[in-house]
Formats: sequence, C-alpha cells, structure tokens
Amino acid sequence: MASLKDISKVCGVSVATVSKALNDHNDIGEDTKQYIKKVARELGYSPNLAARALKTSKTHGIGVLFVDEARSGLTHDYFAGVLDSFKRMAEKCGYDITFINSSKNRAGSMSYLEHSRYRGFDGVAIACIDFSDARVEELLLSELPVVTIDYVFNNRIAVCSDNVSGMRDLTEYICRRGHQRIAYIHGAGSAVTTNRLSSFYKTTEQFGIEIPDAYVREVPYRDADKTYKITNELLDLPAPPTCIIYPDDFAAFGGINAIRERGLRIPEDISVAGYDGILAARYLEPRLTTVQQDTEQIGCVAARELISLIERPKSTIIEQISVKGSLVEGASVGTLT
Amino acid sequence: MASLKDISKVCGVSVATVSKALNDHNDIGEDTKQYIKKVARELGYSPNLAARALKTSKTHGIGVLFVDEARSGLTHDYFAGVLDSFKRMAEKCGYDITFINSSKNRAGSMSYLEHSRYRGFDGVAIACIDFSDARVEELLLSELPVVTIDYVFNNRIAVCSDNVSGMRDLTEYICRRGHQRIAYIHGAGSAVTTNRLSSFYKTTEQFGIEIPDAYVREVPYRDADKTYKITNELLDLPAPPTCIIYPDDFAAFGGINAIRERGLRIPEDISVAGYDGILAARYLEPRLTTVQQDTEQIGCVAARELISLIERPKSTIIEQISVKGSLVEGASVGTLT
DNA sequence: CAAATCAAGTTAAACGATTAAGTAAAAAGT
DNA sequence: ACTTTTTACTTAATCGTTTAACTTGATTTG
Repeated sequence: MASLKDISKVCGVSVATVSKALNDHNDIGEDTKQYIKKVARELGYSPNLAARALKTSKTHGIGVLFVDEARSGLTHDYFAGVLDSFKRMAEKCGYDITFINSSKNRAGSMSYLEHSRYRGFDGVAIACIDFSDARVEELLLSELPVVTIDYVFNNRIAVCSDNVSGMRDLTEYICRRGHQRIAYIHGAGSAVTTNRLSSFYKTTEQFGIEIPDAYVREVPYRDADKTYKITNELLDLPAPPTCIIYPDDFAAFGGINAIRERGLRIPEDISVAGYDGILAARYLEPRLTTVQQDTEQIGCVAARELISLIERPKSTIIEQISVKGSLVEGASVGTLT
Repeated sequence: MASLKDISKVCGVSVATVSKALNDHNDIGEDTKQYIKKVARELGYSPNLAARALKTSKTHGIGVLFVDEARSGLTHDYFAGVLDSFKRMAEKCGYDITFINSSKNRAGSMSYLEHSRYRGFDGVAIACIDFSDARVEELLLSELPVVTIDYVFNNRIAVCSDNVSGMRDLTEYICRRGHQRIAYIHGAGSAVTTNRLSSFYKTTEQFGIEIPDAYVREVPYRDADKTYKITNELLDLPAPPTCIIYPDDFAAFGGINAIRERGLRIPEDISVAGYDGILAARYLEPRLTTVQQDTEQIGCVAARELISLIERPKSTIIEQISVKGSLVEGASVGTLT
C-alpha cells in the first residue's frame, strides 16, 4: 500500500533515490540509504510486483504444468513428490510457482502457452503423461525457458528419472534370486514406459532368460483394478510366472489382492515387485520390493536448472540430466532354489 | 508481446478504443469492434497482466497456504485432494493459484501476509496443521479475503469437513457391531482432532460404553511407525480392545502390521478402522472400514466461496460451511456375537 | 589553478493497460 | 431549423517502478 512515492515524501528525496536505495545501488550515500530503508520498514512498504513486472518484464513466477490424465497430478504420488521438491527449491530462489491451465478465462479459453504469456511466467516446468498433446507441444516450441521432466525434447533441458538403470537393478535383483519366469505388467504410453520396458528385456536377455509374450502386458498406470484382472490371467496360464513386476506400487496393490484371494503366499508361492517407492509400499506386508525414484532430487535439480536458464540464458548448455533411483529391497521377492 | 498500441497502429484508432473494444464496452461500434478483435487475433495479442493489475489492482490470482508440518502438504493425501479440487474450480472461474510461502526473497524473508501483498493476491485460502502459527494468524487478521479449511476463525468464511458426524457414524457402526472395548488412537493438535474425539466419546456414551483412558492415545497424524508401537502397547493390555480406530488410513497401515505380526486376524480376532478414505485403503485386504472425507466438495465449495467474497464483498454473509463425509464399509470391522 | 573526475543525487521517460472526461458528427426531438 | 441526445470515438491522466541521462557541488589531478 505504501509506495515509493510515500517514502520519498517522508524522506524528502526523489522517488528514484528511494528505488535505488532499496535496491542497493551504489550511487546513493550510505546514511541516506539507511534512513530510507528505515522509513520503508516503518511504513510497512511492500514493492508492487505488478509495477515492477511491467517495467522489467520479470515476474519471478514459474508456471508448472503437471498433468495427469484425469486430474492435476496433485493426487499422483510421484508428481506430487517432484512438485513439492521443485516448489521448495524455486521458493528458496525467490520464485513462486503457479499452475498453468487452459481453462476458460472471461474471454474463452487460452492454450497453455497463451496462459503462460498472460501470466508472464519467467519459465515453465512440464511434467506430463501426454507430451504429444498439441498444447504441450506448442509450449515446448515457444521461446520461453522450459524444463521438462521425464521427457526429452529437442534442445530443451530435461530432468529424467533414470528408468533404465532403475529397471535394470530391479530385474537383475529378481534374476539373481533365481527367477526365470518373470512377468512384467507395464504402464501405457510415454518414454518412461519405453525405457523401462527395453531395460527389462535387455537385462533378462543378459541373464539368458527368455520372456514369452504372454508375460508382458500393458495397463494404465495406477490402475489397481486392471492389474487385479491381469494378475488373474497370468496366474491362469499353463506355466504361470514366478514373479510379477507391476507398473507402479499402487497398481501392485491390485495384483497382490488377486494373489491373496487364490490363497497364494508372497513371496513363498509367488514374488511381486513394484516401482516408485511410495510410502505405503513400505508398510505392506510383506514389504514391497520396488525402485524408489528420487523425487526430491528430480524436483530440486529441475528447479535449479530452470532458474539458471532464466537468469543466465547464455551460460546454460542444453543438457539432459538423469537422476538415479534406488532399489528398495523389501520381502516380496523370494529366492528360488 | 503485441500490445494495445501495436493493434491501435494497425487499426488506425486510439489505444483506448482498442482496450474498450477488446473488453466489450458498449461505446464502440460493432464493426470496429470486430475489426479490432480480428487484428488482435492475427497479431497474437495477449493482455499484459502486470499492466492490468497495476491499474486495476486485481490480479485474478489466489494464494494458497497448504502447510503440513514438514512438507507443503502436497504429499498429504487429504490436502492434495482438497487442493486439486480447489484449483479446478478456481481456474474455471478465471483465477490462478499460487502457493504462499515465507521463504527468503532477495531481500530477506517475508511473512505470509507480506508475500500475499507482494504478489497482490485477490484472496487466499488456508489449510494448515498449525493455525496458531503467528504468521498464519497475521494473515487471518488481515484485510484480505480469506477462506479457511477445517478451522473456524472469527468472522471469516470456513469450509470444514464434518468430523463430528463422520466420527459419529463410524463409532455408531462399530458399536452396533457389538464392540464394547474400543480404542481410539487419535491425531495430535488441531480442531479436527478435538471434534473427532468429542464425537467419539459422545457416541460411545450414548451406547452406554465406557472408554478407559488407556484406550485413548495420541500420535501425530500419518505416522505409521508410531501407531505400530502403540498398537502393540494396546494389545499388551490386560484387557485389550476388540477394535482400534486409527487417526487416519495411512497410520492404520502401521497398526495392521503390528496386529499381523502377532498372528492375529482382521477382523476375526481384532477389528480396525481408519479415517480419510484414501485410495490405497480400498485395496487393503481386508478392505479398510473408514470415513471418506469429501475432498472434492470441500475444495470446490471453498473456491466458490472465496471467489464470491472477492467479487461481491458485501453480499457474502460470513458463514461456516460443513461438508459431510461418508462411511465406507470395508471388511475390517467384525461383528461380535 | 583550470580541467577532469567523482559522489550523490534529480529529472523524466517508459512499461501496457484502464477509464473519466471531453469532442465531433449524426440522429432524434420539437 | 435549431436544440438535444446519442453514438463512436479520442485525449490524457494514472497505477508504481525502473533506469538512462543529466546536474551540481566537491575532490583530485597535471
């Protein structure tokens, strides 16, 4: 409410002097500076961001586009974890985050890019299920600083969970425990799935294990009902698998129920593994063996990279950063003798 | 990037005319209006929010303060659910949401209120674990339009999950199934806890059931390790409870593990119930009996109320809105004969 | 000691939009 | 035919900050 003008009046100096004093320019005397700052504090001065943004065209705002298929990705453990960490790092650097959306405004609806321009975001972070969405692509092709999460796009900085090494570690672990008949119910769409899937095949091949097509199935992520169904189908096969890898921890819940209903024990009769390392997986009985994705690190690095891209456009070399997850050894994968 | 001035040049009219045309004022001729709009579209015009905000002091931005003790509340199922729904409704009305924080900016750190003023939020929504925080209180006492979630503050609009009826329904359900020795491990702090606890006592009393003090314990919310420990203590009592109510679904996981480790069966040997209705609870075996809080409705109503307060300050009567949850009958509470 | 440098300001324009107040021409009223 | 009203604009001020360019008096320099 108090503006530079109010302060300038009280101090008997010009508005410019006040502005420069508060921004610590070095052409203002030290004592004047201190006096102005004191008055500013007393008046409860708060800079007007709109005015500042208008002049400098910097809002210190970052737009985030975290889109799950149905929801905003907030109720998606992995996204929520990444976002949380992204937010903390961004705020630490003086940036606030706002969600990008393409809802209708008073005058019709705007695309993601239009919305971002309208809000004047200094940069945007994108984590999506569907990067092939035309509205997402438009954003990727724009002039805005962008960081993508779990997706590599031409000439843009990408921070990705290392699904190749994650899946390799998990598969290796399972193979080492003597499993030969390993089923993989994988998620649908996205580069994430592709990476995991090829890593799965590559690793089993290294162990000289052949995976029949009937063992590899596709379901949407986080759909416990579908995995329940598919698990039953897998168990009905003439030669059922001895271990089932699920697309994610939550989806594993459904599979585990199917297994339990048949009176099979985990891991004695059949082994299961998940992916994500959600908190609840830690409290399953038996504790779920899974790959914990480092959401903390992913969000943190993504924010840092984006901000450095915003603040030093030249110095940042386009790069793709991979963040390793870690195998969480639960008790859901047994050893075959 | 294209501004009103650019459009005005192309169209050969004044900037004011362009502004009024785009805002559908009725003192601009219909054909001129259409022409201007067409040119604006061709130039890819996007209004500059900063400039507009500077002039009108309306940002169409809402600040949200969702604070869990450790994190930002994003990884908290209940908060995330409410936030997600709040966000959707707000965006539908043309408002964007930004997180309020009190991280350091370039010049030291700002309080929640200072941050809100700095960003020029038109209103704020608060959902907190700790409403007694001085920074939160400052926000509540400010002149900004505020809606609180699950907390009633003097003269402010509050949207609350109906914990009284929720806990009543759950307790009644348990009592009806013949349980007399009911333990309640409740959460710590907040009005939410107080409401649930008093509703628990009131309902058991109505059923003529006395609850020994040893049956009522306090733990932090969402702490499965603590509930694991306390569950063991409860089971070690000379007269252990026949049913344990947990502070929330997630915390119930810990308790269930303690029970299973002792070789006790749910619900044959002991019954358990949660609170929240998180998705994972639906896939527990046996399915968890719990109270599903209507996060969808809570977020939606909160956004609607806040926006109507912003847009029609006078017309809104201060009110407290209660949103009922619903009992989810799982299979974790047995019938005593 | 005059010229050059420096310190500590001030002036004024600009960012892009909104809007009250003014104006000129056309339409309506009498 | 002259006044009044209406229509369709334009002018100009304003929101709060930033910043390039200028000023003025003091200090240093050759």
